This record gives sequence, C-alpha cells and structure tokens, in this order.
Amino acid sequence: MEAQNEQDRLYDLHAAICKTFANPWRLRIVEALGDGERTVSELVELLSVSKSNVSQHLGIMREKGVVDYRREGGYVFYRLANPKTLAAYRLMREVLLEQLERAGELSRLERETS
Amino acid sequence: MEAQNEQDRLYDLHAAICKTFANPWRLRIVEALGDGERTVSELVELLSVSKSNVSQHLGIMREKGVVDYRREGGYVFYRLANPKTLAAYRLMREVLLEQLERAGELSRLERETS
DNA sequence: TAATAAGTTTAGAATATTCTAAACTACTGT
DNA sequence: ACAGTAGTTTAGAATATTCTAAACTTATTA
Repeated sequence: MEAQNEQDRLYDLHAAICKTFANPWRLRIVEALGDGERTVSELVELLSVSKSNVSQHLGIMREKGVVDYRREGGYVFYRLANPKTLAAYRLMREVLLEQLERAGELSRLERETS
Repeated sequence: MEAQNEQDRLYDLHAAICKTFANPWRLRIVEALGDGERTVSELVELLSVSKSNVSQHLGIMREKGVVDYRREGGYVFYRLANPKTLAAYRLMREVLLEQLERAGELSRLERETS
C-alpha cells in the first residue's frame, strides 16, 4: 500500500466497483437482481453454478457495497444496493450491442463491395 | 475455450468490455477522452505514467472496441468509440459517491447515538 | 439434541492482469 | 539516408482472480 491523495483513492474505489462487473457470472447476478431480491439458492439454480462459487461472487459484490442482503428464516436474500447499478449494467450492454451491430454492418459492407 | 451459446458469448463480451473499466488508469483515460480526442503523449503527461504503459492500456481498450484512433502526422489520436461509455463511467462514479455518502451518514449516526 | 438445508469460508492450483525495461516500428524533418 | 520523436510490442516477474473441493457455520425441523 502506498500514500494516496483523495483523487487516487476515488479512482481506486471506482475501479473496484467496476471489477464487480468484470465477470460474466456476476453480470448474470446483477441482471437477476434487477428484477428484485433473490436468495442464494435461487441464484444457484438460475446460473447453474456451484453454491460456494455463487456465494463467493456475492461476497465480492457485498464487499464493494454493490449488493445488500438480509437473512430471513433459512434464507439469505440479496438485492442491488443502488438501482443505478442496473442502469450502468444496461448502458454497457447497449454499448456492446451497438458495437456488434456496427461490426455486422462493416462486414456486410465489405461483402457488398468485394 | 469451450462450446458456447449466443447468450454465454454476450455475457463474456459484456464482461470483457467492463474489464476495461476495472483499472484506475483506464478510468482516468476514459475521463480524459470524455473531453474529446487526445494523443498518447497528452495522456502520458496527464496521467504521469510511462508511455509504454499508457499504450498498453490503450491497446486493451482498442481490442475491446472501447476506443478508436486515427493517425495524423507524428501523432496518434484516441477517442471513445461510443459516448455511452462515458455515460456508464459517470453512472458508476455516482454509484460510488452515493455509497460513500451513505457510509458517511452511517458513521455520523453511529457517533451521534453512541 | 440430532439431522438436514442454506450459506460461507478456506486452501490451493490454474489462469489472467499489471508493471518495468528493452527492443522494435512509423513517421517527420534535414 | 540519418537522427529524432511518437508509439507499439515483447518478455518476464509480481500480483490478483477464478474455480473446485472440503470444512465450517447458522438456522430449521423432527
């Protein structure tokens, strides 16, 4: 760890939150939680990934404050801590889709002019 | 590499784009390019990071289609490929700031009720 | 209280990311 | 053609991420 000013710290925290999105399983979790609360077991079933692994991914998101949770009965319910997280997720998905669309157009143009 | 359906591929690509944001230097680059085109040298000066390192970070963003570039004279100008990228960057920054604010409120409450 | 279901944590191997330093390429101006 | 500036690529060591398997904790119910 090294000395850091406030700005550096903000960029590091910002990157840490973005890391949460940098994994396809965690993106699926964000999307699933976009509909509302889900228990760990529901996510396990939805994603077809081991319980320990889902719990680890949730742990990463919990640590960064991206998700909150509550215990009720035998279950732990997770939810997105901030609805803007879902909005950012969707924006990035749009960026991707527009990118793929543009690439598709390009390859169509290439075929047509060859 | 393993067999993949279309959905899996989209989540992988989505995560790959998000990885671009998962580093404080690349976030600074996104922000700098939010104002418009910048040459590599300008970014090197702005970030106080080695030229080779800035170029590597730009290479990662180029590969994912997050930035475009053009050569003019002796310089290479980089720009964000999609303005939504900047919007997503800003949303995530808001998520972070609201999180810090909420944490600040919590610690204030804790002090007041102790 | 024992058995079970739900979830978390730990350990460790495989893989990916990051940074520095050095070599390399591309263009400009003389 | 040569020197200089701008930028990229490669190699490799240090660090971080990811996944599986097993151990553990917490609450529920018989």
